[in-house]
Amino acid sequence: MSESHNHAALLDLVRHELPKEEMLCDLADLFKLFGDTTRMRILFSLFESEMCVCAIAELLGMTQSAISHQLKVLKQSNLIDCRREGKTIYYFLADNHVRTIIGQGFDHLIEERKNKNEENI
Amino acid sequence: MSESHNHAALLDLVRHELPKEEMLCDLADLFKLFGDTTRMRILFSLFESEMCVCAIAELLGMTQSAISHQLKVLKQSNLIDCRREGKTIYYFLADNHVRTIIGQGFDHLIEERKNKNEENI
DNA sequence: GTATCATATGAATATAAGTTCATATGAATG
DNA sequence: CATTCATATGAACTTATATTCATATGATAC
Repeated sequence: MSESHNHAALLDLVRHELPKEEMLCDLADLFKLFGDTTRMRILFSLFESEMCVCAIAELLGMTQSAISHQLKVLKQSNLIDCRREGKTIYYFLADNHVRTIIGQGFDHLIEERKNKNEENI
Repeated sequence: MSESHNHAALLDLVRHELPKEEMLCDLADLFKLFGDTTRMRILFSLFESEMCVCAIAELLGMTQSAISHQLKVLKQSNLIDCRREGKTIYYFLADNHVRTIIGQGFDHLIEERKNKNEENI
């Protein structure tokens, strides 16, 4: 790293533009939520309709406990919310931002695949 | 789960709308990339300018090795690319989609904070 | 109150993932 | 061609995280 003094100016510049550590952690934590297939499948399910825990578990072929744990994570992050109806608890998307974010990821993959196909021609 | 038969219709409906397993994994893998503060900080750095490995390492106060490992992950996922100039290797964003996706996450956090502040009034 | 059903939760376990350390590669330079 | 500098890489270690299992909670119905 003997050249380190050479990029001092650039480093100062970039350092200034980096978001605060707290913001970076929050951002990473947000994306981490989408970085798991179980949570992703739960969210996609809730795109269609609110659902109770056991319905989600059955749909995804997983135990009620596993689903409950993940629902808790998603709820604590305010991506989903729930309402009670007797013994049953229905979960639903808290807002539409989730759709937008996942949609962007989706678009990226589609575009990437398009590019790869073109390369292979 | 004795009630399982009751949501059969809903389950069939939602099952139809769920993306294929492969797409779900790719999506989760994509978001996983953004779910780590080191990678997030690398990407934010590259938003400003292409950079060599040692500059990034110095900027983030991390070892060259740690940065190299993460750059490899990001490159394998086609989020970034690199070019060689003598001994130095410069990394840069592969496309602007990354900016868009992270931007969406950013917006979500901003909005969430706005909502929380309003609640506390 | 007791039984039952839906869900939540804590602890244990298993697996994934990030960093470090030592070392390898690969280009430039004398 | 030996040395130096920038980067890459494999293995070991460490920490985070997802699932399971057993059990708790909380609501309903009898």
